[in-house]
Amino acid sequence: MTKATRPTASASALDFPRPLASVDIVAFAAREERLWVLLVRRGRSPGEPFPGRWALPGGFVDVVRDADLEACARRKLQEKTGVTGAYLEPLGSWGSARRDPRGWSATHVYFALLSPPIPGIAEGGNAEEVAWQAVEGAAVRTHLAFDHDEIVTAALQRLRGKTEYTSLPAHLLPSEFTLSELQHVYEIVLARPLEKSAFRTRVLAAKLVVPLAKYREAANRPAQLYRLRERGVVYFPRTFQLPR
Amino acid sequence: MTKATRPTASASALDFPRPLASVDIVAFAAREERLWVLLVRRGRSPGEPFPGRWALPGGFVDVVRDADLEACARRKLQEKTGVTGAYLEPLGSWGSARRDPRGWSATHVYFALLSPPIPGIAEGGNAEEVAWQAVEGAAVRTHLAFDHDEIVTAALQRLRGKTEYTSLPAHLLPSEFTLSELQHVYEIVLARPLEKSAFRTRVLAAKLVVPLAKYREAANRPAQLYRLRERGVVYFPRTFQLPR
DNA sequence: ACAATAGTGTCTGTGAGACAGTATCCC
DNA sequence: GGGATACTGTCTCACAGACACTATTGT
Repeated sequence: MTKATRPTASASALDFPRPLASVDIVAFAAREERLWVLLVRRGRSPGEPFPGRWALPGGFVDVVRDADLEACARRKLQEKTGVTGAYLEPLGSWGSARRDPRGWSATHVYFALLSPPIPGIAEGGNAEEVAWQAVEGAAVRTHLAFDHDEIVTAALQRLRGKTEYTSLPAHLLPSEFTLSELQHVYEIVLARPLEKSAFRTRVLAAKLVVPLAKYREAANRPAQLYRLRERGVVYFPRTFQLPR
Repeated sequence: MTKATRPTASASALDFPRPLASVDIVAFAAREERLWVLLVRRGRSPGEPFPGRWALPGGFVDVVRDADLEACARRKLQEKTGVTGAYLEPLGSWGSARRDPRGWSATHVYFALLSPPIPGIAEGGNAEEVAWQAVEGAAVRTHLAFDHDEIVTAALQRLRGKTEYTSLPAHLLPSEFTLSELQHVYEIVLARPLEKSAFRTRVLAAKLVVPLAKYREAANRPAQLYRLRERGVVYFPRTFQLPR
């Protein structure tokens, strides 16, 4: 951010209308062979736009409580789900004069991946309705409030895009997982089967994971458990190699 | 954006402090074997933070004049450079209580690629100083105002990252160019040489460009002229192919 | 032994890197 | 012909896809 556009930069140069500033979150979870998005039903109080409609969790930036945008996103997510340690990454911002009937508004959207245990659909006694909705194709079945349909589509596109060449979907799993489980979430996100041998080679070659001294026991051969080697996201090698 | 956090959603639920909202632009150009970033020197009027320091071009959102964030970015860019048709893409947002001494502020940052002819360094008669500064490594030599150093670094990372697998840098060229010229801007952006044969195969295989019925004439064999096939950005093929 | 899933080996095809060779212009 | 740059051909190597094979558990 920079200087005022006003020609006279007086001491009260900041005295002009400001857009509404909010943060919204597209939170994903993988369960039962599907991808789910967290939604919140909007209140019906007078003055509320889109009453009773489903929308992304989020809300206005609180200049007192929120130190920065990410803190604001974490606070909103915690208020809706109780989740605290989720993987969070900025997705982008949507701002225009018309997206909110209450006035010029800009929202900073974050992208969250939740790992099991995933907070249940029927949340506690508070009046607010929170629900997971299954992803179908490039969106969610319900038509959402504001421009949230468009935002969900963008988030899905980002998630699927990065799934092709990063370790992103690993954050949909608990911290310890087998390679089969990892492959499985990749398949859920991409909605297509992957080849086992190629997947394993790739993941191990990229040093995405480190083996633990543990195995997942079942009624078959035990599977090696792994955890992510890096906290964040690891990229698979790409093109344009350095000439030797 | 969604509902107010206030428990009582009265008719004046919007009556609480809002952060400052601005748009900044990281505008790149390629010239003389180098990448350049557009900078603006900050004013010295009382109340202005970082007086006399270099910063990214940008400014507050004008809720009357700007229809949306991108329109705001285009307006700012046009005011500083006169350029109108640049390639523009959202980079991200930076917002916190401390990044601007004037208060809680959030900026929406856009990423611009300018093609020749590039507006000169010594711009018209207005008092504002505008300059192109060469990229060195992962940043610019000058220490910028606000958190703009960090933003420039993020923009460079994005530009270089996408250069590895998209047609992005083509927007640093005029609409008609030869493959050698295209390779050259890739090399400027990545700051490393690329192999000619591999580059050409890749670009042509991805159907990134279409040949024109024209040639660039010089004191040697004329070179085929091309233009981009798509208006936006084309992706080179990546990994995890569909099983047949 | 059998079911079930974990994990490996091998073949093949694709495409990038390397590099030399050929093509076509101006002078 | 010489200089310069455009463009192509060929070899090699890395790696993903395909698919079958082996490994190791519980029942």
